[in-house]
Amino acid sequence: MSARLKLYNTATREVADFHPLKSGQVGIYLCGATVQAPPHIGHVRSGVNFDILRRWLSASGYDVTFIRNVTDIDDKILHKAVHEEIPWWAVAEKYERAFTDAYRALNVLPPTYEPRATGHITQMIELMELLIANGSAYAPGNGDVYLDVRHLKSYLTLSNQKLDDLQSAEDADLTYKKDPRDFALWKAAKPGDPSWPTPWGAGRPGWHLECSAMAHAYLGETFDIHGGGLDLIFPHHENEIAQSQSAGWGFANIWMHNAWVTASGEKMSKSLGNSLQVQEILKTVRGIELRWYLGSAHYRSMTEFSFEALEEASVNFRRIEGFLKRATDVLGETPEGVISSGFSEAMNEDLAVPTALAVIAEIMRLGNTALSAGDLAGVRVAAAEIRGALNILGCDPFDPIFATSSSANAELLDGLVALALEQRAAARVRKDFAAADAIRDQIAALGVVIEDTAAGTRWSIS
RNA sequence: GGUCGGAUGGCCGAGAGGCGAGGCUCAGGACUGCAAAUCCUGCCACACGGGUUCAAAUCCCGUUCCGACCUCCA
Repeated sequence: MSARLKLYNTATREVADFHPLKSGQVGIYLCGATVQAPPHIGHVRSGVNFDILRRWLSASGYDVTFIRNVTDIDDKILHKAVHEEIPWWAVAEKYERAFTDAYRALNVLPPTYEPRATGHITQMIELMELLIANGSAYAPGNGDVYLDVRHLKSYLTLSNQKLDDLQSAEDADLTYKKDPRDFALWKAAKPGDPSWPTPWGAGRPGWHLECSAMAHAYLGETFDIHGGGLDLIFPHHENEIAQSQSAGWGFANIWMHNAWVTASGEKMSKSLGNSLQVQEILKTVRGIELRWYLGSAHYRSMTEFSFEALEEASVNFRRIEGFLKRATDVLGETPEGVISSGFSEAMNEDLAVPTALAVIAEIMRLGNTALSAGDLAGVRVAAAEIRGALNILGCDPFDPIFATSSSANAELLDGLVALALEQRAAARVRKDFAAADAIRDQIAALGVVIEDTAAGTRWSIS
């Protein structure tokens, strides 16, 4: 089934059949976080979108090597260190943990490897040596190392811009740069800044170098997919391409970019003050619900965040979850997930999750009908297909990562609710509906919702 | 100035020449002691103006509005 996957490639601006470099294997490099602030939902949308890609590739039979980096040294981290009066590495560690926590809360699988920029200085120096040796980069003697953007003819092909159309930075200092658009591979150390020794003096990495060095280290000169947010196309990805291709590497075959989460129509950013931190949102919905919401729009579509839309998505998800739980009760077990043909077709079409959700809705309708008809075989098929779909979307409610309570008090709770339900059942038998309803209202006030079904009374915690 | 997106029903959100995606909300019905859950029915949308076509949300021309990037960005 893997042969039919189609993906959109930002470089060619079209959807095309996916052909891995090596049969049965896929190498993906995803630009992860620059750990200088807590993650907002835009950051984790990227994580969720590419996690779905990864899960789908795996389910399609590929052996996936998924590299997601951590950029743990950059200007903002250093600024923050000064501002917060703690070492830069403590800033990086603190926010890296915040990202890890957010990813875990949303069931984003840990990458195959998560390299940090500062752990790859050696590879960066080797790359710079190569680039200087072949004339595509230069060290003007001030401790900086720049890439000569005019040296690579294909510069800016990803963003389809012309070098001369770029508005050049007003503060470009041409004392050392040959061209104002030449960018720093390496920055000379300033007093108080962390630095590493190099043949050109002590300094620290520029922003783009780490991704070229790390992608090369773990995925080789040419690999299948490079991903990131839309806003990384320029300059970050263009500069990665410039560095890597100047080194003679093929670099990424396919470029995939996720769109933003917007707020009031605008891209989320800290400068606008409209960013919504993951930890804040998780006070209003469960991680699985936030993931469902973030994953439900197509990855290339902007999604406008609102608490109303989030709540709507949660309601939708709880219906699906409710079906799976009822099916599990009736079947006595949760069927293993299977991939339905409709779901597979949708996902193969450049990860058409919205279409896949329509498929899930249809399966659920059939499943619910089977449930009322007592058609256990039908229930089993529907539950298995839904579970298979939810697994790919990372929203399987039976995934242990989403397990809520430790079962220490579960038995006690079971017993107490059973006691209340027995009382209510007795009241209903003697047609004392006032008493029965009073019991229902009382436990509802405590958060226990009950449903009378043909098979008896079910309860769940709201 | 250059480059790139977007505007779809009360709301969210797909689609990309015909055969009404789907979800949420709402209204009605079935079921039910009543709820809840579920199922059924209903609510015929594509920014605006032209054009092409037997047929346009979809293609073409023009217009309006919104957003992104142009060296901090997921």
